[in-house]
Amino acid sequence: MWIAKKRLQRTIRYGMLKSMTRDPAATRSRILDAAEKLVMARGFGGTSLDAILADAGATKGAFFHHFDGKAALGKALAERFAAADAAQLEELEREAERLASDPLEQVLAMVGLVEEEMSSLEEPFPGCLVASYVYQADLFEPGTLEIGRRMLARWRDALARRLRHAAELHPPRQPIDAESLASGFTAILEGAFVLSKVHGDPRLIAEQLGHYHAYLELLFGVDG
Amino acid sequence: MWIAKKRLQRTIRYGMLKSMTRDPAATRSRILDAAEKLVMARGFGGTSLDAILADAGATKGAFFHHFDGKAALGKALAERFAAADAAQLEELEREAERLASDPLEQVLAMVGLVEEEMSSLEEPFPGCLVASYVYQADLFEPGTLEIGRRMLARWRDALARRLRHAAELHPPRQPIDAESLASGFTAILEGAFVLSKVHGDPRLIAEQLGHYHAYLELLFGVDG
Amino acid sequence: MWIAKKRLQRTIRYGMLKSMTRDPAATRSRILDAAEKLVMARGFGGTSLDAILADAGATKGAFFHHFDGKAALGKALAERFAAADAAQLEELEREAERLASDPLEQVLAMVGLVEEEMSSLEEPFPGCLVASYVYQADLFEPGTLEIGRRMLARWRDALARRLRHAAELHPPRQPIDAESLASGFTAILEGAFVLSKVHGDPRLIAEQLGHYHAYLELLFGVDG
Amino acid sequence: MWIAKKRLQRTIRYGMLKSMTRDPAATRSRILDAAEKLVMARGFGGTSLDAILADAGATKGAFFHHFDGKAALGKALAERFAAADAAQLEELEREAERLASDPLEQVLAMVGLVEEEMSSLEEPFPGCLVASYVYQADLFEPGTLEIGRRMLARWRDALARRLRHAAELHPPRQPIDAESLASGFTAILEGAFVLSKVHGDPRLIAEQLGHYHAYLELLFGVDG
DNA sequence: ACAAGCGGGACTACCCGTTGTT
DNA sequence: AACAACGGGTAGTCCCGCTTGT
Repeated sequence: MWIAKKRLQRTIRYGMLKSMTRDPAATRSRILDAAEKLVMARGFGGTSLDAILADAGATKGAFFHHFDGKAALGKALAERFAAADAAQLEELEREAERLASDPLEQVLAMVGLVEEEMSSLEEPFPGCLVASYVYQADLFEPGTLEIGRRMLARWRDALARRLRHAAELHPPRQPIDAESLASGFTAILEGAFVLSKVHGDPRLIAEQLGHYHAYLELLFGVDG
Repeated sequence: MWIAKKRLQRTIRYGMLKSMTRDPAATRSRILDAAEKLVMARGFGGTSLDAILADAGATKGAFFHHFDGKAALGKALAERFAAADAAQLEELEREAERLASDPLEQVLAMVGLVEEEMSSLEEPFPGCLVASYVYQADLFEPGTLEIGRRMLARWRDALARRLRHAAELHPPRQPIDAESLASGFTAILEGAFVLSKVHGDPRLIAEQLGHYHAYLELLFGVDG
Repeated sequence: MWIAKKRLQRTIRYGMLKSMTRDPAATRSRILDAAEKLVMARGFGGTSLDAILADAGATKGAFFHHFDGKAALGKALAERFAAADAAQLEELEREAERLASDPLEQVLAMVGLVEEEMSSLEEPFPGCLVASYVYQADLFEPGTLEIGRRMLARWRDALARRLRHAAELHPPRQPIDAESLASGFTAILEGAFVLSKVHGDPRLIAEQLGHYHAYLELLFGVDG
Repeated sequence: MWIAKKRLQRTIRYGMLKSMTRDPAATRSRILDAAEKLVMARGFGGTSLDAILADAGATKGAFFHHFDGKAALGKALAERFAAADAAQLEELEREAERLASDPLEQVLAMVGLVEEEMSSLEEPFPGCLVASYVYQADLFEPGTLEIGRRMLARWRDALARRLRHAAELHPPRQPIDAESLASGFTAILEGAFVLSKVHGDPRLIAEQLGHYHAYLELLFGVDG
C-alpha cells in the first residue's frame, strides 16, 4: 500500500531516437508513470490526457493504442498500483515469517518494517492512489474502486488473521476485535499520508506507525 | 474537522420566484453548498462550474458576481469549512471543560464526544475537504492549502496542550511526545474517513476513534 | 483632429466621498475619458464596459443611466472627439486669420501652428479616434463613422477653400487640385500618427508636417 | 506594405469531403485568410475565433492544432503579412533597378509603380494590418508589434538609402534628411489608407502618392 | 506501434444588459 | 443618480477520442 516509488525517474524523454520509441511495453509504462505522478498531484479529474502524454513524451496515437480511453487508464493505474502493493505485502509477510514464528511478533515485525521504510523518507511522500480515488469516487466506474477496496482488505486480513491467533496465545488486557484492530493499521497509514502531505513533514508517517506499534504492545502486555 | 453536514440539503431550488433570488448571502451559500457536495464526490478538478451552478440553481452571472473565479471558490470553500470546523472544536472544548477539569479527562471527553457523534452516522460520511485538497494540491494556490494546514494544527494544538499538562499530573507508562500523540487523533480520523469511504462502512470511524481512546487510557494507566 | 488630450488626469477616483459621486456631468465625463483612453489602446471591440467602468470608478447602473448601451457610448465618444476637434480647428483658423490675411500664408500658418503643437510632444501620441474606428468599421453603425468622415472633411474644406483662393493670387508652379492638396494635410497627419505609434517616436509627427509645409512652399514658389 | 489581396476568396468551403480536410497547410492558410479579412474589418479584439473558423470552414480542434491560441494567431497573421510585404518590396526594388540606374529615378519609379498599382483599385482597399494593430496595441505581445515596426522600417531604409545617394548626385534645392523624407512615403501611404476608408474613395491613395512624387521632383529640381 | 490532423463539445471566464433598491 | 445582484449568452481554451497515414 505504500510503495516507495522513488520518484519515477524517467531519464529518457522526448528527443530520443525514433528507433527507441518502438518498445511497446516501455511506452505503456512511461504513460502509466506520468499518469500516476500527475494524478497524485492534481487528481484524476484535474489531469488531462494531454498533460500526461506531454510528460510521458508520447502521443495520442500511442495512448489509444495501449488504452481504451481515460477511464481504462484510471483502472489500469489502480491495477498496477494494487499489484505492486500486493507484491510488497507478500514480501513483508515472508520477511516477518522469517524473523518470527509467533503471530504477535510477526505483526509487530510487519509494522516495524514499514515504520523503518517510512523513516527513511525525505519528501512528504506521494500518498496512496486509493485515497486519491475515493475522494473522487463519482469519476470512476465501480469496478475501479473495487480494486482499491480489495487492496486495503488484503492488509486488514493479513494482520487480522495473525491478531486473532495472537489473542489466543497471548490473552490481551482487553477483549479485542481483530478485524477492527487490523484496520487500525491502514487507517493510521492513510491518515498519516494525509497529515504528512498537509504539513509537508515526511517523518510524521513513521511516527504515527510508532503509536500503532506501542498500542499493540500495551494491549498485549509486551515487555512493560 | 468533521462538521455534521446537516445543512447541505437545500429544499428550495430553481423555480422559485424572481424576487426570492435577491438574497445575496443565500445565493452565495447555495453555491458553496453545492460546490462542497460535488467537490467531495468528484474532486475539485473533476467538478465543473456548470454542475455546481445547476445544482445550486444559480447562473454564471451570479457566480462571477460573488466569486473571482474557480480558484477563489476553492479558497472560499476551504475557508468556510475551516471556520465551521473551528467553531465545532471550540464548542467541543467548552463541553469537555464543563464535564471535567482534569486535562486528561478533558481529552478523553473530547475523543468520546466525537466518537459519539460519529457512531450515529448512517451514510459513509462525506469525508474531509482538506484531505480531498491535498490529493489535488497542484490545482490550488499555496494559500488555499495553508487554510487546511492551520485547521488541522488547531486540533493538534488543542489536544497537545492538554496532553502535555496531563503528562505532568499523571506520569504515563512510557514517555510521550504530546504533539505527536495529539496528531494521532487527526491521523486516525483522516484515515478512518478514507477507509469508511472505501469500504462503505460508516461505523468504522467511531470504531477507530475507540482505539485511540483505548490507547490513551493504556498509556496513562486509566482504569487499571 | 489632433487634440493634445494631455493625458486625461483623473485625480479623483473611487474612494471619494459618497456625496461627491452625485455630479452627473462629471460621471459621464469620467466614463468617456476612461473609454477614450482604453479604446485608443485596445480598440473598441477589445475594450469591455467592465474595464471602462472599473477605470472610471463607475458602475453599470451609472453607465446605463447615461448611455443607451455600448454602441451609444461609441457614438458619444466620436461626437465628443469631433466636437473638440472642431473647436480646435475654429481656433486655429481664427489664429491664422489674426496672423495673416493672405490665404496662402494662412494655410502655412495653420500647418505651422499644428507643427509647433506636435513638436512639444514627449509621448508617442494617442492617435486619432477616427483612424481607430475605420479599422474596426464593421463594429459601428454607419452614423458613427459618418461623424468621423465629417470631421476630416472639415479640415479638408477649411484648407481647400484657402488653397483655391491662394492659387488665384499666387499661380503655382504646377496646376493644383485644391481638394486633393488639402487632403494631403490630413493624410500626412493620420499617417504620421500611425508611424509615431509604430516607431514610438513622438517627433515624427512634426517632422512629417514639415514636409507638407515644404511641399506647399515649393509648389507656390515661396521664398526660394 | 500594400499587398494586392487577390488571394482572399476561398471558393472551397465547408461541405467538402472528409478526405480533403487532410491538407494541413491549406487548413492553416484558410484560417489565416479568414482571420485577416475579419480583423481588417472588425479589429483583432472585435473578431471572435468562432467567426474566423466559421468563415474558414474549420473547427476549434483544427485551430488549436495549428495555433497556440488567439495571440499566436495574431502574431502569425503579422508574420505572414510582413513576409508578403517584404516580397513585394523586393520585387519593386528589382523592377526599379531594371528601369533605372540613377537612385533618384529608382525612387521615383518605385513611387510611380505603387501609384499605378493603387490607381487600379475599385474598392476602398482593406488597409494595412500594422495600422490596425497599433491602434489596438495593448492586445498584443510586444514581439507582435515589432514585426510591424520592422516591416515599415524596411520601406524607409530602402528609400532612404537611395535618397542619400541621390542627394550626392543631384544636390537638392534644400538640405534633406533622407530618413525623414523616406518615412514620408510610408506616412502618406498609411494616411491615405485611413482617408480612403473614411471617405470610401479608392482613388485617394494614388492621388496622395502623386503629391509625394511631385514633392520629390520639386525638391530635386526634376523637370524644371 | 506510433504520429499528426481534426471534430465537436465542455469548461472557465467574462461580457452586455436588466432589475430591484436606495 | 447610482449601485449591487443577477440572467443568459459568448469568448477563448482545451479536452477526449477518432481517423488517416506511415
